[in-house]
Amino acid sequence: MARKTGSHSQTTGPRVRAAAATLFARHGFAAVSMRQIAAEVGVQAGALYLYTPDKQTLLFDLMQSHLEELLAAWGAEPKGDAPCGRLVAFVRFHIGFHLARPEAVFIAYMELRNLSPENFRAIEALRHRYEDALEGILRAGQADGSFHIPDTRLATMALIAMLTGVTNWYREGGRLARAEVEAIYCDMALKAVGATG
Amino acid sequence: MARKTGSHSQTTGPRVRAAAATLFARHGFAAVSMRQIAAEVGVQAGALYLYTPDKQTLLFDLMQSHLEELLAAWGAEPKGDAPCGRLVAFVRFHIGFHLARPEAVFIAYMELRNLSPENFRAIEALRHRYEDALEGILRAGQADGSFHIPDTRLATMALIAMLTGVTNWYREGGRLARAEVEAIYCDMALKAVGATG
DNA sequence: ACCATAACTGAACGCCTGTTCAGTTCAAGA
DNA sequence: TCTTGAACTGAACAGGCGTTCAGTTATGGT
Repeated sequence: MARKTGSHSQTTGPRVRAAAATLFARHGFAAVSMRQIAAEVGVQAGALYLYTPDKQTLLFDLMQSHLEELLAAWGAEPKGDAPCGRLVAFVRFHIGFHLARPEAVFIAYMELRNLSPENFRAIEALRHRYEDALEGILRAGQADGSFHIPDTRLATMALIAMLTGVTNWYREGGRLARAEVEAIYCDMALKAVGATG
Repeated sequence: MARKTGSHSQTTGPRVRAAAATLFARHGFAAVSMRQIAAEVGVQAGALYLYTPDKQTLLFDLMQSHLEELLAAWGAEPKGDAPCGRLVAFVRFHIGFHLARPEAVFIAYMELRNLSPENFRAIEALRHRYEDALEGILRAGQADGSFHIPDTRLATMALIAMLTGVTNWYREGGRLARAEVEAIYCDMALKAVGATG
């Protein structure tokens, strides 16, 4: 037997990525075998190699496309001029974007150590660009007096850690709706950077 | 051949745990083999089973003892009565304790999904007790008017995520000394909970 | 000096790993 | 209708996995 009826590269490729994302997020990259991914897709393990050169690249591609999507989405986000408004936009965007893709977020934060050195550098560079977006806002606010921050780099790291932490405990249908969470985190973020007004 | 000269259970046991901690933190639980741990200790793989019933328990014991140490250390920490002072004490304690044991922290936060269900519950319970310690401070401050927090549970999760994030970027001998980092985070934490004064 | 036993080895168990590849099947283009 | 090649199978590769255990050795107590 070979090739099932009605099969197409165009659907199998994405399904491989989706299955890998789900399994990597749930059990971790190292704990998931190519055969498990293949079974999830409904295919033999060998067929996966039509869609990825190897397991490592499969992981890298998931992380890279997640971070590129993140940067593109933030770039397309409408944001005002004033640092306060931009910070609020960032907080809402970050929480919304991350809560919408818990699997990708989990992988991007947990599987860094499973990347080869060169892949790691590429991912780190993308992540750094995102951090810089927030730091730019904080610096602008510091410069025009809207914020009062002892150290913009530390505040950047602190805020991102705080915001990303939401994905660790938020559950759809829980005590608070997403909009309430966003509002509360906006409040805390603004206070933390000593926003005036 | 068997039993090397000068070998003792009392030294080998801790060395197994130390080697496991280092390797788990660096490569992840699933990616580390018992043979690698044994090699690090300078022993054959079979000898590890004199010190742990299996690999899973080795992980669990590392996490459990880390969290119990954390709770005991916080219990022994001198802390004032006023919520502001207690929050400052918590921030300094948390950062100090975590920066002193980066491996254990990494494992405790990254390897939760590799625990068996019952082991997971036990670890979660310990972690919850620690979170409650912070939430108690925030609630006390909310009650006596020192803090202004929309939601104490969310603020708890936000602060812990923010503080623990330090371990992701802090490097000994970097731009800022540990005390400076602690001071800056105290400032941000107090602001974030709307501390008066 | 001797012995009991704690500490450890080395080989084996069955099973799983990522990856390759010759062979098979189906769908679409001519 | 025939042919071509994309899509996929199934078996194999060499090696690694966690764990067990009979056997060996050094040590502390007598």
